[in-house]
Amino acid sequence: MATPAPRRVEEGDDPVGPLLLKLRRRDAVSAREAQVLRDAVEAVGELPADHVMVEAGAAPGACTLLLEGLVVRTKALNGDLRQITDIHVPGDFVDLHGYLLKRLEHRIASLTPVRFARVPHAALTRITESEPHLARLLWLGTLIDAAVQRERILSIGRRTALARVAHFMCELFVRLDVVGLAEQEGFSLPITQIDIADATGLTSVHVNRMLRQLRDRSLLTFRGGNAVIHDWPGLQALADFDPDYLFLTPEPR
Amino acid sequence: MATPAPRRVEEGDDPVGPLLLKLRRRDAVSAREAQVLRDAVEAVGELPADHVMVEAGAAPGACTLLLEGLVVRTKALNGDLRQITDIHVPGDFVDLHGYLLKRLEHRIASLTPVRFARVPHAALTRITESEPHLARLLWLGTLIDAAVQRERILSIGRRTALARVAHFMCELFVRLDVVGLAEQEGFSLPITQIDIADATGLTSVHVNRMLRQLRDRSLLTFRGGNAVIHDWPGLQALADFDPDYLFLTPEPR
DNA sequence: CGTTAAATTGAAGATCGTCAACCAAGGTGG
DNA sequence: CCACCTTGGTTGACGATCTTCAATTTAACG
Repeated sequence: MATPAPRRVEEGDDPVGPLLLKLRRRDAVSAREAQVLRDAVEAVGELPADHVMVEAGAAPGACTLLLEGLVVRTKALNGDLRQITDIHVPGDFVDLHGYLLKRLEHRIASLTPVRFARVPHAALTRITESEPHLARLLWLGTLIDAAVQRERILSIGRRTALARVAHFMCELFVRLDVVGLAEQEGFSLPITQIDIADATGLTSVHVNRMLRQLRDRSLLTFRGGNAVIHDWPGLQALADFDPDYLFLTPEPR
Repeated sequence: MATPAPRRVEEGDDPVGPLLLKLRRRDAVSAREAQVLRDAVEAVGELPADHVMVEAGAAPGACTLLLEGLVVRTKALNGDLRQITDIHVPGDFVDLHGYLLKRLEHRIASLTPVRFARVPHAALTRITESEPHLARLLWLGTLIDAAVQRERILSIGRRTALARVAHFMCELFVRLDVVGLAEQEGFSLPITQIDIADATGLTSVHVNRMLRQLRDRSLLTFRGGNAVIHDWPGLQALADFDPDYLFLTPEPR
């Protein structure tokens, strides 16, 4: 299927809005720095769900800043076994790694319909050279990605299936909340149980049973792409969820 | 137990030797850059096996460059369940992440007796400001750490126990070989089966059985802290091991 | 409506964990 | 030098968790 041509960023919507929300939960970002980020965005594009955005092994010349929807990084075993290594929410740089790695060793794909911005590597180089504080903030983002990966390793390696699914939900709740995409009672999560299985290292059949247990225990209901949290402390306790590894400062400024 | 006082780096042994071996498998490093690295090293220390080097939550003021021995980063669940998220070989910066993250969300511990160098964060800042190419190489190292973590997520999430243990051995063989610590026939790996279990998300009992299978299949023998490779292509095939994710260029220069 | 992907449930089986016992090696103190 | 202790390795028996297979239901969509 053909990739829709990216269109110029139209006025009226700020492509770096979610990114700023996230960055400001880590450090102050000046108005000038925000403008530098805005200027770095070259084009905005859209893609339907389940589309490959960057193939494994490719060497893209620009980075992808996710604006709307969910994007995953995946690796495959043999061909049919898929593992989601990272899941990205709006405001995340999906492939900033690719800037220095040159070549990506994993696939990047849309999980839902997505809207995204392209930031050319040349623009990143300019930021590196003239905006050291901003550059550090962007790199910090990749280090936090790695911290999230470590928590995922712990989850898949040592948590029970039930706690694993619960932890997945806890993490997404907090991360979506940072960019204003969660309510007190829950959040929209338009993905399939197969996707959850690929992220947690389980089968979709078992994910289904674990979700039923979470529902039966009155902790969380996931249905029709919506997660409703019934008992947030209980869910956190079951999952052994501690948001420390997300490196969020208490309040925006 | 008291931590031995770090001693000044004595002449005659080059604390950045292994690091240079690794960096030069990724990009050229000039003699001047090598000297800048040497100058950044403040002190060399030693520690016995199974010692905590940086406690989770701590904010160290210097980074640790591993010179000899093996170091792990670990996270714990409840208290008794341990998961190794990363294993480091000589030449690795163990906690470069801590430079920007400020606080580490995981524990760093020695797996064997280790010798290491301390590089103060202030020295890293100087490198960032005056040696952009070298700085990029160091950051590239943290990005490759993340790539290794992703492969670990795939391993624990989707590989069978046997393939998982085999893959662990393949990775260490290649990584130790980069810094000259492997022979054609095998390598020294003075760790316990419990350690392997904590790295692969298994129990030590099951690791024992998987190691026996690898031996029975004439692929690899692990005994007394030594790994002997009997059939490298066969081991790679069983593990579905592809060293692409280590981002090594074919030959040093 | 008919078609397809996803969700759901049951039954059966495999993998891996738990429990328990025993062995081997190395260090310690008498 | 040798009992003793501790840690790790090894093996067997058993059981739990999770997967596989299969069938059915539900929902979305042209």
